[in-house]
Amino acid sequence: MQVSNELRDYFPDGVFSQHCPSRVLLDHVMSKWGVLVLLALSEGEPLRWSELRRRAEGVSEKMLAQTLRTLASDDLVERHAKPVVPPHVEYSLTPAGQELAAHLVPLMRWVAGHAGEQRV
Amino acid sequence: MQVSNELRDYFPDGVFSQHCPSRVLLDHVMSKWGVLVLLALSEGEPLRWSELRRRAEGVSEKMLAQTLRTLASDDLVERHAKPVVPPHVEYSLTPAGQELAAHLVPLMRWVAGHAGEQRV
DNA sequence: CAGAATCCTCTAAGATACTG
DNA sequence: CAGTATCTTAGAGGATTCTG
Repeated sequence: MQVSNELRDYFPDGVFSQHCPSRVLLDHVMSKWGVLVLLALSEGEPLRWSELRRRAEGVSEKMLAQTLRTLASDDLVERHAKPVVPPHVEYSLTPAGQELAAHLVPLMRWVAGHAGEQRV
Repeated sequence: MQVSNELRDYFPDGVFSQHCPSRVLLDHVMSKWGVLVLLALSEGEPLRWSELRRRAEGVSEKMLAQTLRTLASDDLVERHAKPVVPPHVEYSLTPAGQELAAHLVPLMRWVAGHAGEQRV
């Protein structure tokens, strides 16, 4: 394979080093609900809070709120609140989020394709 | 972007559904130490236990052991124990693990490249 | 509808010590 | 060297209630 050294080259400090800032972003992106939210939004159309709750099946309100806040502060997700009543809020990917999702989707497809094929 | 529907097509049951087996594999792969171990091994050469501990900086013995067991049972990582004393054990990626790593590396490179650019 | 606030539980994960 | 065993705790995460 020998894909790497590129990795080390790209990030001199080392993604492996304990206090590398990438660890934080990595944890956000790779978190259980973070992945699912990014994936759900990767389809292009903005989604509403309630739609996201249904898509990421099993997520609690608390975790969805937390996940969205985190991803928003990472500039991966954008929040658009229409000033109507009842409230109408939509979430979508930022350009950065779209870049990330472009990597996430094939990965997820691979994972989905291989899930259940081995003893878990 | 509109990358998806492919996702749904590929996995009819939906990767988003709560008890989809992909959730389990996803959690293993996306776990903090899982990613780092897979990444470390993606460089091609097998690594020894102690080398992995150094590479995945901050990992505890317990978590490394657990991570390796999990990844091995998912058929992503292989363990080769040479019957010598003192023990000499090497870990490497399986073919499946290499496929996965091929997706993980560009993702990680993106993450590394974007870490620290926004308020965290 | 889209959350915020609160409480509570459980387990992921770290620290430590021991061993084949 | 390459782990396992045990103990402990922070905090991730769930359930419920409340509100602009």
